Amino acid sequence: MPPRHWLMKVEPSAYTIDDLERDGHTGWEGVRNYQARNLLRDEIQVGDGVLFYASNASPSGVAGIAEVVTAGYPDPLQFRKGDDYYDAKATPEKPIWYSVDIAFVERFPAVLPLADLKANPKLRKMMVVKRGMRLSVQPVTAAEFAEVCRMGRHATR
DNA sequence: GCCAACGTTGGC
DNA sequence: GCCAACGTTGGC
Repeated sequence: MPPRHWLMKVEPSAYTIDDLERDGHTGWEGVRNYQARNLLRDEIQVGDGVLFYASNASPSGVAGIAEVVTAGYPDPLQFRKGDDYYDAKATPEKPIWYSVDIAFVERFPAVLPLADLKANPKLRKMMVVKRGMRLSVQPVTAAEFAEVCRMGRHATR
């Protein structure tokens, strides 16, 4: 399977591309949506490209690039009693939620705003530009990934 | 802060 | 299994 491409959302209050640049890599934890879980568990592979998307931001948009460095594994937070992401129904034998690890690749000179993605006809089919699209892990085509990288490298504040 | 869109919960 | 109520997401 050739590397695929994904867009992953996170709010800047939780984690930023600067945090990822500092940390080098991080566990993508706390995803609590079944559709996104299925992608993390079943589809996402080492070497896949990631568009790092800042949501609920000003502006919201793609902040940089990351790369998947582990396949899906059980999200440790589901077992951590008291944690916001604790899930009493999950057990180590039957985990419910999954994570992957991602590594920093590149930080765009500025956030590439969602509005710019929407304005690019080549990106008309991207999930993230569609109204009401809340999925926090989304598949992205190779062509879309390349186009967003190209735009992001020219992003200016 | 508003509110539309969506996902989940729970009564029946 | 339906679906209304509720909670969350997330752009603006």
